[in-house]
Amino acid sequence: MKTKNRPPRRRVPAQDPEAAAGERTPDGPQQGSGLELAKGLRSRTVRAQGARAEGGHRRPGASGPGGRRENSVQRRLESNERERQRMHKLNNAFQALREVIPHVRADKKLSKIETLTLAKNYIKSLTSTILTMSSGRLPGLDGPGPKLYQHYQQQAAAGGALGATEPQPEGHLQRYSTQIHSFREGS
DNA sequence: TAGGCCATCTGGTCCT
DNA sequence: AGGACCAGATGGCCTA
Repeated sequence: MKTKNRPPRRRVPAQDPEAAAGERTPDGPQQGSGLELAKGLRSRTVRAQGARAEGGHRRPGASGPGGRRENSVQRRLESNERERQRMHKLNNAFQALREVIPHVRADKKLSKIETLTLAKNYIKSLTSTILTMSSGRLPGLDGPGPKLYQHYQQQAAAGGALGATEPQPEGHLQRYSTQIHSFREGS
């Protein structure tokens, strides 16, 4: 995996949505390309693209009275800003997650996919640790052990987070440990 | 230079 | 109706 330790980039937001859209193909993004089929698009995406194709090339506000056009441009700019804010919040959440996941070589920033994958396996390893520690309790005594174990069994039976096809609990810690090294040491 | 990662724009859909 | 959510497209930056 490549290293990523660059400062956050800030792209200049397009001032004119019309101009920004002008570089795109008039019919919208990659209609019916093989790439889309290969990716297995959701029905929602297929509907969206169909609508774009049927609707022709005109985008809302592209014609008509100037006031309406300006309105639509203004709404687009506001929408863009909201989307930016939403993505910033999402990135903040990613950063918060990075900060609570132990990983080697902390000078390198984890990518989003690395963060999610490590987080998933970290949770699994913690779960297995808790289960291991609680399994020493005598059955029938009060405490988290039996309930935790029952919960684990239910999850496994339902094919949940710790599904039946997953390794045994003690395997999660080993896998997590292996993974944090493989992520950071050149795989 | 290719490939990975990312930010941003965009328009359709969902939700309140 | 308006905002949130989502995913495709695009282009920039960086590293190997």
